[in-house]
Amino acid sequence: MPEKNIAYLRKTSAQRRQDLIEAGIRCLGQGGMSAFTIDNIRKQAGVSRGLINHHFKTKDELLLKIYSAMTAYLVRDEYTESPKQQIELLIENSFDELTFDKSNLRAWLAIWGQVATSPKLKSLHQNRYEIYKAKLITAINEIAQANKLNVDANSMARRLIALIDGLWLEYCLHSDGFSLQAAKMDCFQSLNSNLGISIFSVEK
Amino acid sequence: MPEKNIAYLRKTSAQRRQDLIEAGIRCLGQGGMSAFTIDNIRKQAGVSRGLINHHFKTKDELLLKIYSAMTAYLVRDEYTESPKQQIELLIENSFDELTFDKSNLRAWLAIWGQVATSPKLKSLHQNRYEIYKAKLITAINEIAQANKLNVDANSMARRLIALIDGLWLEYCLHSDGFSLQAAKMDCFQSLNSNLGISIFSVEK
DNA sequence: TATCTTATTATACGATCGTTCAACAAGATT
DNA sequence: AATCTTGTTGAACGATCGTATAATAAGATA
Repeated sequence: MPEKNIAYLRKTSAQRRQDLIEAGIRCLGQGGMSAFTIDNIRKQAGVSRGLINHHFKTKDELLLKIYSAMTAYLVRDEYTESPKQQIELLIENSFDELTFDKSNLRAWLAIWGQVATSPKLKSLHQNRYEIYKAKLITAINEIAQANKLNVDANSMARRLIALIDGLWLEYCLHSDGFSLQAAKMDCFQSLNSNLGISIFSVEK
Repeated sequence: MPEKNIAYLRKTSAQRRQDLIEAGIRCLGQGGMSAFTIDNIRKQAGVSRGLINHHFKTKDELLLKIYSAMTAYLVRDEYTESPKQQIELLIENSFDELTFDKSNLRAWLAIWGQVATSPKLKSLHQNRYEIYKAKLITAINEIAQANKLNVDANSMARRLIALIDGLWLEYCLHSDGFSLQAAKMDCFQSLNSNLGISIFSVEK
């Protein structure tokens, strides 16, 4: 029974949920999954202990919403004319300043660790991954067809995704001698050599 | 004060430490860092609660020893004649059956998450990574020199490591349509195209 | 103004966390 | 045999975990 209460800022449910999601991402970025604690998140968000369970039934539900928000940002759709531009945009998004950021990548890493463990998160991840990969395969096939090339689009997509995630991981874990621009060029160069033609420009 | 004790199996310190390290890896592989619990590990190893802290001052120390064991296995040295064979061996090791195994990769993923967080683990990781990368750069340079090629060995090493780790990650998180052999070929093919010559055989 | 909904707080609870410690047993040394 | 070292146990401790809940305040509705 609180004897006296100080006036508090009241937000709409949607706003507060957004706050908590962002606070959660910040926690994951700072200390990984072991810092993803009700108490940590509530401090980051500047709210009381019980509020998190009021807006999210359970901590796992918050984590799911966090993952949704992160993937949604990564594959945010924009208008594109050609398959080539679609792929370029996908790579640009993967290495923009907000994404290719140590704290953000640590958050991704922490979540991947949970994906490998939690069934609910895993199925959500599978779903997002398949959409992401399918989009890539379609674009690759269109490029191949237009240039009369015979390529294994599925393998190419797998390689590109692996390269992107691997570069993320490497930057996240040591980041020395690493430029955002170089990482992008690595991807384009890999695509070019897999296609057999220099369709993506690799300017320095 | 235990009223009555049953006879127990007594091992040498070295043997028991090895047991605990393996039990810890199994825990990490099953449930990630959140399953890396004194109670879980002790059950996996079939020993009592207090024994872990007897052999390892703290849980973090055990984790460091686990990481050491894992990296030692990965870059276990064997006799090699040529730089080409060194690289081939490194890739073979990265994708042998014990390494390219879901449970093992989950353990790696869990540890990477901690590397990004814990300073002690991070410095150990940096150290191992630099040795690993330097060895790769040397081999690449030797190959380039022998074939009179002009390549950026540092970037090539970064790309190869990223590709390996990315393939690990992808296999760990979804593993469908993924063959161990295909992953290796991805690496060799990437090396060939980066070098500009088909020195590594990419047989199907 | 009275009523109703709900965002928010603070506390409490049971479970589990990592670590400490006294007791004890196994095996080697004397 | 007696002593000593050390591998091993099980209980206990304080801290922290996620969640539930009663009280309250804010704002909308009547």
